[in-house]
Order: sequence, then C-alpha cells, then structure tokens
Amino acid sequence: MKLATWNVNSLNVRLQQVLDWLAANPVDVLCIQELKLTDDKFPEAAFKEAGYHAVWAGQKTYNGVAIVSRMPGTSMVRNIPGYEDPQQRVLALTFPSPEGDVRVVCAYCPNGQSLDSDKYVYKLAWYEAMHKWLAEEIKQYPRLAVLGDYNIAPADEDVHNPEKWEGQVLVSEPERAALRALLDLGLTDSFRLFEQPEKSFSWWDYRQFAFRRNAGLRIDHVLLSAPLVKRCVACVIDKEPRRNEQPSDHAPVVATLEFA
DNA sequence: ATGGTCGCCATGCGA
Repeated sequence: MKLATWNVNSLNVRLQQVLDWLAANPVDVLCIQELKLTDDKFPEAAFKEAGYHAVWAGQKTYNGVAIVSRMPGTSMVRNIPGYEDPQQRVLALTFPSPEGDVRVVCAYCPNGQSLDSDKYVYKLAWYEAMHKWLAEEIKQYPRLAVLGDYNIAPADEDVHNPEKWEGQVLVSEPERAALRALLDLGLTDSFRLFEQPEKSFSWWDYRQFAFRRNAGLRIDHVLLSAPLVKRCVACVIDKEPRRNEQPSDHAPVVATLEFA
C-alpha cells in the first residue's frame, strides 16, 4: 500500500502534472493540499477517468484538500471536529488493508507567516486542536497515517541553512514543539525510519533559484502510528515533479507499506 | 537592508 502527499499549489494549474505523476507512480492514496478551488470546480471526472476515487474540501482562492484513492474510502471527516474554521485544511478517510482499517488524514497545516503575525497564533491554536483530535483518532484507529504539508521543519537537518533560518517561522521552537506533541501521541516521522540523502527537502521557494541551489526545507511529512511503522518499508521524496515546467513549489512524499 | 516568484484574480495578499 503506497500513501503519498503533495501540496500542488493550485489544482487548476497542476491537474495535468498530478495525473501524469499518478500514471507514473500508481499510489493507492494521494493526499493533495492547496487545491485553491471551490468544491464545484474539483476535477472529479479527470480522476475517475484515471481510475481514482476522490473526496475533497475546497475553498475559494486559498487552502483546500483532497484525498484521491484507488479504492473508495469510508467514514469521511471534513475539518477538525469541534474546531470551527472556515479554512479547508483537513480530510480523513478509512481504507481497508489485509490487517484491518487504515485511517488516512490529509492535512494542510497553517503557514503562520511570521512569529509576530496573527496567523502564527492561529497556527499554534490549530496544532493544538489537531493534537486533541488525533489523540481520539489514534484510539479509534490504531493504524493511523497523517499526511500533509505541516509547514514545520522538524529539525535543523531539515533546513538548508539552519543558521539563517533560526527562530524563523516554519522552524521556530514553539512550532517544533507543536509537531513533537503530535509525535508524542504515538506517531513517527516515517522519512527518518530510513537512511536518506543528506539535504533532503520537500519544499523550495520559487524565488532566487532555490530549487537549483537545493535551498529548501523538509516540511511535508508522512506520520505513521506504531502498527504502520512496522509495515513501512520505504519513505521517499520525489523531486522529479519539481523539475517540471510550472512546477508546484512542493515535491510529493511517498511512503510504502507492506502488509503480511 | 530590501526584495526576489508564484497563484489567486485584477490588487494586494498569502505562501
């Protein structure tokens, strides 16, 4: 079972790239962030034609998430239950596996903008709500996978230039603590289960030839609960789509699970 | 020190 996450930065612009990527990388589940389109504009037919089911939570201009999958999922949840938020950032679905249900959460975590911004306050409050909800989810679903754009680089090794970035948004200690709190629920950053190339990143700014210089951050993650960690045999960042014409600023991250 | 690129949509704003 292959699970992937990709912030596409507008599905309108990136639809063909997503379809091409799925054709070359036939994953079972793809979590998409930053649709930047309303529900009525979601290209369901294109995914259906490619052999994928889809659920989505869209919004005008900003945010928006979708889960695209080979098999239809069940028990869909849209938004963090009990957390009032007009911003569409969360979708959850359950998929069958040989060992029982796998719960997949697709998350587009807030960016935060800067440490002195209201959006930073919102980011930390959002993470707290996420923490509270995931504490319940993992109880209900022992096989839990939380994929998405976390907008947090967990450690300095996930930052191309830690000295320059120190204390900035996306790497600040309160943000890292918020991410660690999710891990403390019993989730693992699957990327670090395996030996990885040095300077592995999942996002590169569009400016200043950041991708060419590999001036990036690793902010897109696949978190797995313990029963799924046992079945995880790989987690890779696919930099290939970042080389496309008109690329997303993020690369997909793919985790491979092998059930007994 | 400042702004640099995208995508939204038509202007600045968010990332």
